[in-house]
Amino acid sequence: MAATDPWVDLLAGDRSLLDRTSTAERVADLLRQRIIEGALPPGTRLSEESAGRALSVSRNTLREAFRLLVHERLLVHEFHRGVFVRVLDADDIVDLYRTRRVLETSAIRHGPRADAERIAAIDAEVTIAEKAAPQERWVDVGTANIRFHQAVTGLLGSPRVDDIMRRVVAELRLAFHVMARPREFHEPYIELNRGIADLLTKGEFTEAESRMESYLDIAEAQLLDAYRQIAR
Amino acid sequence: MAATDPWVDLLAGDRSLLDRTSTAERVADLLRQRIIEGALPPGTRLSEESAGRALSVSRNTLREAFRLLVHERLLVHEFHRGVFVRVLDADDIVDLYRTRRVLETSAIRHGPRADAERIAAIDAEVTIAEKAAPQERWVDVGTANIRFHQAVTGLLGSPRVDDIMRRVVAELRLAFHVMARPREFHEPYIELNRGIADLLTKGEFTEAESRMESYLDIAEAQLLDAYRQIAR
DNA sequence: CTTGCAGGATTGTTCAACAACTCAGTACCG
DNA sequence: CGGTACTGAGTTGTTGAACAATCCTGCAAG
Repeated sequence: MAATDPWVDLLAGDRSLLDRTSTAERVADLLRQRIIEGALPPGTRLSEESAGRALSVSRNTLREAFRLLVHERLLVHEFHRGVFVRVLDADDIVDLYRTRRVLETSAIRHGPRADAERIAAIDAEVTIAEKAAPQERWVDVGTANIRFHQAVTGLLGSPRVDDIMRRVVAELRLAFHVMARPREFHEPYIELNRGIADLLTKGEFTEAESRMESYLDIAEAQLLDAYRQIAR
Repeated sequence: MAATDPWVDLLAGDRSLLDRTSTAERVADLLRQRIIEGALPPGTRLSEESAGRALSVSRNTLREAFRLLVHERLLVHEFHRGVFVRVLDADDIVDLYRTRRVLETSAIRHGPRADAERIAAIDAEVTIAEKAAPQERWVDVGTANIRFHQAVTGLLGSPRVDDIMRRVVAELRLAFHVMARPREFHEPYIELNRGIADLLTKGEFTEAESRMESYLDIAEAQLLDAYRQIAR
């Protein structure tokens, strides 16, 4: 038998599918989902006992899940007080956009060396948003918008950057919930995304980069504005 | 009493000092330390029972600590098999340097808007390395070198980027252990760092950026080379 | 040389207990 | 009335034990 039969690599790829995950991880996945979709709004206290009883898992298992989400900054852990869904302040927004600028402009700058299909993936997300908008499916528009930006950082082809971006985006979703009007928050960006996607397709990376910069400036300002409204 | 007495902010800064940390976190800190200093070499299996007995903590607490380090990629967790100190492969090295390029060149590009003291902090780390080298304190040289790069990304003034960089660096330390000769691995970079630091001080950010690019190319190549030696 | 099957060892998860701590309410005191 | 100290209930922090599920090793059979 040869050391490298063709089917070996094939099966190795399926490895992750069969990797069973621990209860703690599934609990964390579930909580993460609930948090980013807003079912557990920022500030919510998650008591070990009630959450454990609700999900039918032991306190120990739940605590493992909490640790995971605390590490992702979706929860905050206060010693002897419990865990709470994170409440972002204005400084967090500023820092998240700072981080996005680093990741997304670096990715565009790397564009010339990126695979063509990665650029196509960016375009595809804009198209999804463009189709969802006329049907007023603003949640889908928002999701496509986020995936657009993840596709941009995907240009780098770096698993670690993808992971970092995933977390940044999850954290930002905590802030998006303050936006009361989904249409006003999502619709204007479709056009901006279309512009950036077209520029990337045409290979005009420098212009795409400066467009992305202004995109981020605008989005950050709008979000901070909404924050100030609330704090008032 | 005014809402913003001067001492309030002062004490708020000391908050973290008095924040007691959980046993799990302290265990994680300790293990992290041992891992990055090489006392627990990559591939080592950490059994829950022996580790728990050695540290006098319960299995549950230990598992919480393991979760943290798995999340930081310093440990890998194989279901029903246990946790192991991560073994980096060549792809990991490539991706880590890809990530560093993103972070460090972005930081330098942001240099013109950075505080002067942050640039001074970069210079200071080079100076430390320059003093340690003649005394053959290669461990200290290596540490200063790493802190030099952290100071570079510190130009961005972003807590999240700092955090990301901390993890990237910790992960890279796993790879550094394959370098048998500390002198050959650390000494040549002092001069490169000095060059970059001087350029930053003089405000020549464009040149500093391209120097950083080549620094990273060289370091990556040297590390990959050492890896191939081992794999052979 | 491969396959199948114990047996032992380790991890996954739960449960119960107690210590340590927070918080709200209350009594006390000036 | 305002502030302080204290008490008790409730929650979290941590441990230890228990059992199920799984992996690994070694051996026997084909």
